[in-house]
Amino acid sequence: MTTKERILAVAISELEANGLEGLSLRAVGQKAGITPMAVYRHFADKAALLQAVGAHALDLWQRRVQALTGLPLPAAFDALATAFVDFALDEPALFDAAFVLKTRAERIYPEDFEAGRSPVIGGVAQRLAEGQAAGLVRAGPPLELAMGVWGVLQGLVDLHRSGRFNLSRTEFTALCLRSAARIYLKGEEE
Amino acid sequence: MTTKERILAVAISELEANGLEGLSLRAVGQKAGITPMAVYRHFADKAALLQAVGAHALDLWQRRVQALTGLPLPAAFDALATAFVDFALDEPALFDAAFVLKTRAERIYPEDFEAGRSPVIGGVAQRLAEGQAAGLVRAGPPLELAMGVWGVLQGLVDLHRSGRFNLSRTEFTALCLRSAARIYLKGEEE
DNA sequence: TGTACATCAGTGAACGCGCGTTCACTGATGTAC
DNA sequence: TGTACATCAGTGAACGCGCGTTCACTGATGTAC
Repeated sequence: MTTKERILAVAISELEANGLEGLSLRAVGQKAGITPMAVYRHFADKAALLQAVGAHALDLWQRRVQALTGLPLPAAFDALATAFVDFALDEPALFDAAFVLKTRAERIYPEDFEAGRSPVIGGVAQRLAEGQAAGLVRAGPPLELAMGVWGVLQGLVDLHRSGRFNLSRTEFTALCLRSAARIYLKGEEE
Repeated sequence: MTTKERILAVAISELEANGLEGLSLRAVGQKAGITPMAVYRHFADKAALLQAVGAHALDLWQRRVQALTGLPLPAAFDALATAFVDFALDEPALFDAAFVLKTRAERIYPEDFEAGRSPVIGGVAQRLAEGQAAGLVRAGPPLELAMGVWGVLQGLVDLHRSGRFNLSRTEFTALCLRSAARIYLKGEEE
C-alpha cells in the first residue's frame, strides 16, 4: 500500500466519520501517519484529493451495481433501487462524494447518457426499453424514465436524511421501491 | 423596521448570495449596520438566527403555494410543481433553508402529515384523494403519493443543481412535470 | 567499485484568514417616586 | 417637575480555534560515470 493509497483510504474513512464539511487535510495527514504537509506530495491540493475520493466512491457504487446482474426485470429494478438506498443510508459521505460533490466531472443529461458514458443509467435505460418491448414498462423515452427513477430515489433519500421519515429501514426502502415503480411500471400494480 | 427584522433580512440576502455555508454572523452584523456582536442582542446564537431564517423561508414557500388556489386538478399540480422548481432554482439558498436545514423542526412522515401539520403536503394529499374519486389519479395512499411527488421533484432539482442537466429552464421544468405526473396520474398520458 | 549528484518523500514552523463567541463597557432611553 | 435608577441596544477588543497553504529544510534512496 503506497502512501498515496493510504492517504486516500484515510480520506474516505474521515469522510465517512465527519462528512464532506468535516474533512480536513490536517486530520487526513495525521491519521495517515504523516505530516499534513506531506499530503501535498501526492495531491496538488484539497480539491484534487476530494476529486480522487469522489472517483473512488463512484467506482465503488458502480461495482455494487455490476454485482446485481442476472435478475429478471421487475426484480432487477427493485434490487438496484435497494442498492441505491443502502448506499445512501449506509455510506452517506461516500454517497455525497459520488453524487453530490461538484468538483468531479459529472455526466450531463442528455448527451453523456445518450452516448453511454454512464454505465448505470445507461443500463437502466436499456432494460427499461426491453421492458417496454415486453409490455411491462410504460411508454416514454427510456432515458427520461431512468432519470425520473434516479430523481425520485435521490429525493426520497434526501428527505430521509433530513429527518423527514419516521419509518423503519424496511418500510422506507419499500416506500422507495413503490415510488420508483410508479415512475416506470405500466398499469395498476396496487 | 426593527433591528431584528433588519438582521433577518440581511441574513436572508447573505444566504442568497453566499449559500448556507457562506453565512457568517460577522458579515450579517456588518451589512446590517451594526457590530457583529450586536446580533447577539436579538438572537441567542447562530443556530437561532438560522432557525429564524428557515422559518421565514418556509413561510415564503407556503405563501407562494397558497397563491395558487382555484385551479382545476391536473393544472393545479403542474402549477404547484412549477412553483417548487422555480423556488428551488431561483432562490436556492432559501430553498435550502426551508427544506434542507436540520436546525429547524421538521414535519415527519407519516404522523405529522396525517395530523395535517404540513399545509402544503396535506393539501396535495387531499387533492390527490379527490382526483382518485374522480378517476384521474392512480390508486394508493394519497399521502404516500404526495411524498413520492415531493421526492421526485426534490431529487430532480438536486440533480439539476449539481449540474447534471443540460436543458433549458423550460425543458427542465417540463421534464419535472412529466416525472411528477408519472407518480400520481392514472393511465397512459403520453 | 566507489563517488558525486539528482530525486523526491516527508518535516516543521509559520502565515494569514475567518469564524463563533466572551467579556466588560458605554450611552441613550424610559420609568418610579 | 425633577432626580435617581434600571433597562437594554450596541460597542470594541480579545480569545481560541481550525483551516489551507507557503516555505525552506532534511535525509534517504537511486542513478550516472
